[in-house]
Amino acid sequence: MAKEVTSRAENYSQWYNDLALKADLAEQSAVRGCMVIKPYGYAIWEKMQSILDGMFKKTGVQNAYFPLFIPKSFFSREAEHVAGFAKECAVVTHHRLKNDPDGNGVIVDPDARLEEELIVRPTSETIIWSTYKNWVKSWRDLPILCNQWCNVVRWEMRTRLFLRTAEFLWQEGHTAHATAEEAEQEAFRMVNVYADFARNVMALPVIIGHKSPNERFAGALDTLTIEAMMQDGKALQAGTSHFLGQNFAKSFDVQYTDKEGKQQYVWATSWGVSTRLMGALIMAHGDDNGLVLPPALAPIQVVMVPIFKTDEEHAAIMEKFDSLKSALEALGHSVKIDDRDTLRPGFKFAEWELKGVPVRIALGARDLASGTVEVSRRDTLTKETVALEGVEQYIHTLMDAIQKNIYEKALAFRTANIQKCDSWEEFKTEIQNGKFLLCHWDGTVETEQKIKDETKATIRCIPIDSVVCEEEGKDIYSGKPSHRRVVFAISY
RNA sequence: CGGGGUGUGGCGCAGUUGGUAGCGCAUCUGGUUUGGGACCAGAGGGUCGCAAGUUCGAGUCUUGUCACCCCGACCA
Repeated sequence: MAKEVTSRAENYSQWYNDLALKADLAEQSAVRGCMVIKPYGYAIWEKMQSILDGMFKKTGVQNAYFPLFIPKSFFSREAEHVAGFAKECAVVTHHRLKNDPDGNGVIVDPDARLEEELIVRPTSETIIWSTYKNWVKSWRDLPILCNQWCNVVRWEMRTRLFLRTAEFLWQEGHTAHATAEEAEQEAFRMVNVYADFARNVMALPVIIGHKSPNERFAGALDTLTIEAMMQDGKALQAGTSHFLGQNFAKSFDVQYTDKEGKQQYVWATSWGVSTRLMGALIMAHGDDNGLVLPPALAPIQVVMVPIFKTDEEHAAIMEKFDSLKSALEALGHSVKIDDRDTLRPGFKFAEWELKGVPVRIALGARDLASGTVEVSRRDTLTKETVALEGVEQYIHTLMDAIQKNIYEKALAFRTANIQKCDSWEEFKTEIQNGKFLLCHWDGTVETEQKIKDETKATIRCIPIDSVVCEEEGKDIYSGKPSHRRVVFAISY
């Protein structure tokens, strides 16, 4: 069992990796670039899923499922889209194995070559739009609002646990609308759902904005994003929502008959968040003692640790714990009693801290005598001795305070590391210090590219929320006129 | 795909001028412990990434090869 997490200051990347592994969220799999999500990590992902799913359904979205395999020919339909993904696709060429005639295990049966290769989906736009063609005939069939929870594969050169794995879990929503306005509204609506989820469930402050043309999704007319700041000052794109215009409708010939009897191409959006959110959770809130989970996502919100010497003490403590557990569960909290008798209390404290459990309750002989419990907060690492009588209400209130505090702490960190910048010299040093810089930009791809080449910084977004940016000025690099500031940062 | 690094019990590592493999953690057994990651005693576990070569002898030297990690380019 791990004893400590490497300090963040030394090597953030190493710190992050250690934490993800030691908190028991995931491990490297035997397959290059792929990970095993362990039960504790998956429990957090499941909570994310169920909360997001509920939010989607409130807006009329329905879940569906489309195939993992996409015929290669589908990819030739949308030129820009395919260019964006071509370099990272896994391809299925055969459908059968056979025993090696030379006795070396099994080989791919050369006779089982597929007539048309199948691509393992890197995203499902193509297969879904080829299906939507059959679903859309009339204006009465619109809008189509579908989401699927699935895995996708992108054969990345370099991988990082949760942040960039060859296979990852996500949800992808794909909608079809009669008008451009409606589709654009949908894209905005979803990015706001994501921001709501990030802020209120993940306790993660995010900036909503447009991607610059350079950073847009392959095939999109507009990409909306939520950008979060990690504790090393780098930006993480936490979710995206795309207005796809009629590109996919035209490529896959999805037309409907409007009220005047005319054929019209539909307008599309797509939007998604992935297990990268797990990485965001780790990097935004974790500390040197381990994970810090916001109560809204913690699979275990309260852990109870008994401290005893004799069987009599143990029995008395368990009685208190059992009734407190019921009381807390009645208030909607998930509770675990850590009754393992092979481990000492100190070990358990450290272990549950590593796993980020928001509240810990310890009860020993001293407390039995005085009718109290010791309540510890994971977010502040503080302890208080509280009367056992009615402690469930205290904890119920505390849980909201913890959720709020984790958000406030992350927001304070971001506020301290985001600043306006109008000098190119200052830009070059501050961007390396892990700052988000609000700068004027002339709106050209050339300038953005030059800044990226010189500093590795990219435009994370053109904000439409969280930070005020509408003002006249001059481009930080080219000096040309600009009407608003954009967010520059180095990103994951 | 370019640059750098590492491969030795489950994990983390040591191994000198070549001499037949060791430490910490973990595991198992017994006992004492239990309010912040316990201690003592004992035990099990490795053809040193793989393949050739040099040598009486290779974890160590040579060549080849494979895998993984880090930094770039690419991305949710």
